[in-house]
Amino acid sequence: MEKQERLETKKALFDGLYSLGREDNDDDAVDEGLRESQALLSAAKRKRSVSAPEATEQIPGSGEVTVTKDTPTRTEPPPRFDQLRQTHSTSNLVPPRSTGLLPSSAVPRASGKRKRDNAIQLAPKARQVFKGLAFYFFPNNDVHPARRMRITKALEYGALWIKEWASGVTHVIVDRSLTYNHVTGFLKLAALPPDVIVVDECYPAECISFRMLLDPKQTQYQVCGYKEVVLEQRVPPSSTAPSSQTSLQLKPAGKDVITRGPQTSSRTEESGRDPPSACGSSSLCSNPDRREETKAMKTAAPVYHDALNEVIEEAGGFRDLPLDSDAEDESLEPSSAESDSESRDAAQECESKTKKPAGTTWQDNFQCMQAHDGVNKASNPNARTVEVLEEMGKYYDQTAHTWRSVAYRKAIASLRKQPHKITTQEEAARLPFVGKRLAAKIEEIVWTNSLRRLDNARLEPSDYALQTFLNIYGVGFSQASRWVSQGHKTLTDLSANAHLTDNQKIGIAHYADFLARIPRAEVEQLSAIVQAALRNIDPSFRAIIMGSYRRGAADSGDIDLIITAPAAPTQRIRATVCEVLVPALFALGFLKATLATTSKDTGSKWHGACALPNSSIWRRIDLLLVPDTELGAALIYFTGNDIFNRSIRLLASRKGMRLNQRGLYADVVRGKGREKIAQGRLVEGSSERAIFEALGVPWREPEMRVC
DNA sequence: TGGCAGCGCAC
DNA sequence: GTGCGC
DNA sequence: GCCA
Repeated sequence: MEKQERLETKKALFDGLYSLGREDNDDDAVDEGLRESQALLSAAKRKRSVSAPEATEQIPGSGEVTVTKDTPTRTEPPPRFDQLRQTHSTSNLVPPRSTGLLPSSAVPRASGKRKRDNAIQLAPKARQVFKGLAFYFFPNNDVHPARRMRITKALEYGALWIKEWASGVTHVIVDRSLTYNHVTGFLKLAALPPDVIVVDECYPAECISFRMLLDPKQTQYQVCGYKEVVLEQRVPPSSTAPSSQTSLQLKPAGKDVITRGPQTSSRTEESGRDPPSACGSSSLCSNPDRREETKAMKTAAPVYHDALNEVIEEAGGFRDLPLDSDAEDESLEPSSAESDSESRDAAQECESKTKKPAGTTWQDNFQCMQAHDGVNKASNPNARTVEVLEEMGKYYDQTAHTWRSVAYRKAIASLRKQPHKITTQEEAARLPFVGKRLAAKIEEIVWTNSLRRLDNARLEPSDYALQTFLNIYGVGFSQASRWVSQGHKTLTDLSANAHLTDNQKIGIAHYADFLARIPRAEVEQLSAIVQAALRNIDPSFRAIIMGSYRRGAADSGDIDLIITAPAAPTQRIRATVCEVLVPALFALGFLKATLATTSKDTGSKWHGACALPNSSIWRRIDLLLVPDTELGAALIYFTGNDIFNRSIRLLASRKGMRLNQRGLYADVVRGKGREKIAQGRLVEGSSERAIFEALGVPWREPEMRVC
């Protein structure tokens, strides 16, 4: 079944090569554009005291400091921002095109010692979707890392950041945790001018991702309380001084406003789409207290504190570690997070690291311990990020950076579980298995919708041959690179000139077949054939479909079948399978080739290829011979997924036990390193559930083992 | 800085 | 023993 | 790649 993952990997890379290359082929232009427009704006650091007032920043009116001073009142209409520009341009807005120094407060602060955002790098002109627009953020400061990022990106993509309320503002970007009323209340306005577009915090990122101005009216960008007020306000004309005189149609002048629809083009749409759950949808505002909602989720998310973990704590008696730190810290959210990104930056970095395990016990950090909702696929706010990271991981998988690839997969698993879209390094780095480097990549992906490095890597021509070869069954990195260095370039080339093992010959002959996915229905058909043959031979035998099929996948890379029979020793199962079943299936024409088969009396597998009666497509099929005493362990092993298995085995190992496809063993003696000295005694092998229990892992259905 | 699971088959 | 797949 |  792991085979499936590998094939998935191989396949995705294979056909990803071209489609993605095509899609992003303007990247060179981008690079140039970047170079051209290197208007580097240095950002001076603001001084702050540790107990800075912005700790109370989030609710304006209840302590907000930075922007209040000159808040215009209704009687005194605000100046137009272009006037401002002339008069005291340095104090109110941020002209991203300026090449000079900006006022210290004008540019998002550099976060600590990190070298990156010390400067704002303008995006290439073609991508400046916000050019000519004037953004007023709410709250209108860059204290919160996520908001700081939004502001920085908005500037990079052409927007002006209006620091103090003025009439030229085109867009008000409101934090998700706040409502329209907060804005009007803070600005002391009855309503915002009708030509000002009010959107929630997700809007800018999406526009950048899609490289166009999206329709701000879409529900996912609605700010709580906005729509209602506006409608209401249109009818009774009256008051609101500012709006009447500021009717500058500064609207998205001449820009296409596009409603994002499913009909648009390719993969970017499908995958890049933010499900409503990510930002909007709650904009119906049925819940007046969105703030609480957000807060609660924030608390829950990075901590991975779920019901399952509670159970483990109680059952396992590992309560010695109090849940202190995270409870405290997180409950102060978001204020604590906003309080001091500067002075405490260094400290925070360490802290966030040490904090990461987030209470509970050491074992809770194993992926196999963590809940998974099973229905995570498309409806994940981080779907696009995950997709890109997967590509990266796959790339590394083939480049001999095995462990890096593993690290990617762990991080991806982590990211998948987030209920919110992760948009900044800081947020990302807080997740388990996401370190600094991956965090930076995540941030880049979110804002650019891809990873430059990946695009570059793909275009390496020498890679193409390597990747082609790696997709051959029986060929790994070692052989593939040897062939590449010998100058081989194509499969034909190999067939003619390279020395190939038997399996590799089959792998080449059925290159495309083995890369193709097998629809779930076909997995069932293929299995049915085996099962029927088995019934003819011995009705007591069973064939259980394993792998991603058992996890509920819609398609699989290969077919894994456990062959078992009550009270039958491996010996007998092997005899039946190898001497009767397999020959019978060959005779049927169902089986096509043998790739690996048990030789000694210890063996327990048969690997080969098969095909449906009227199909020419060969499928990889594995028969796993399992006595019922080992069935539980085998079920776990062959159900996976990969990460789940690694994780649960590692957990066993840390508990002084050992889990393999045969069973769970205790009292394993290990020498230096983790060298195994004594086998240990069998704790459990026949029951899947019993093994979970023995390890203190809450039961999870196969579909829930997608880490 | 080393560990990251561990096994069986093909060569 | 190494490479490869699971 | 991340983590201890």
